[in-house]
Amino acid sequence: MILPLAFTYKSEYFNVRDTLECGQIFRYQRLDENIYAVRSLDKYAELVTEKGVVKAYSEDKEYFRRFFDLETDYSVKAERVSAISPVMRQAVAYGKGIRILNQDLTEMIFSFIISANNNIKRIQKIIERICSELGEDAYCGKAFPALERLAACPAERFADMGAGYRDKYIAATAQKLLNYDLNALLQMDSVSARKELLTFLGVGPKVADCILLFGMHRGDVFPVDTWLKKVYHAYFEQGHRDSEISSFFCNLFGEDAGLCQQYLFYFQRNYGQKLANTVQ
DNA sequence: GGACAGGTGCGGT
DNA sequence: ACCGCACCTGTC
Repeated sequence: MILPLAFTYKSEYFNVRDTLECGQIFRYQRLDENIYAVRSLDKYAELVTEKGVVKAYSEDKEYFRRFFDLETDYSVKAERVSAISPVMRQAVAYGKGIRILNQDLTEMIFSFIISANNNIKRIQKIIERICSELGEDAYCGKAFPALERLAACPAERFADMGAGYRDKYIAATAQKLLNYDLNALLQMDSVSARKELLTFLGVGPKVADCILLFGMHRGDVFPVDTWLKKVYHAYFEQGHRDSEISSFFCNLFGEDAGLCQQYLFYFQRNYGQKLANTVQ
């Protein structure tokens, strides 16, 4: 079966690699230098970048148009953010093609519970196993499992799938969500929704912010992990405790906070490393 | 072998 | 409210 062309889009503000590798999504593969495969729920897309244009192939055109946030003009945001400070200009220049994805809320809740105290490679492996063992058949693989399937699965099996001590968090949160109104959560402002998310087992401040940003498309939050702590201490005004860094950046960046976090994360994780290595 | 990376829960104050 | 430790797995 051949996938139909879903859309084309100029690659200047849609760099597939930047967008997929900046830490917001785990279910993607690089098939070739310029070809990526992406999964979300039971949906599948392949993206090819050639001559300054991204071509997306998928059966789910409308889903992926929204998924990749095509209605938003990132040139405007990138310009606005660049003007804030020299560091921001450099970070935006480095990851100019980053876009914030519109991902599924339930998939994000479990993905980021798994992400806690964990590295990207292992997170991908765990999520892959959960999909392959509990997910329904989907195009070219398996879907992310329905909540009911996750809730019916004993905690120990998540440990067998590589989740380690997070097995209990996954199981407990799946139970909780069985009788939970996620639509009500979507109606709340970010501060209230964050408080609510913090009551889920396995969801702390960082994971809550990731769920808000990637699963609820709330731009006014700023997830702080070890990379962003490094960024804060290296480039920004000092004097805040670690627990205050997120609100410091939220105040600084306002509605662009989440996007700024992605630019800075990607910049620090890649370019920051290279800088450190070449200086020696 | 042993250190380290990576956020959260929990028990202590 | 804040602090320090345990937690699981992979990698160097």
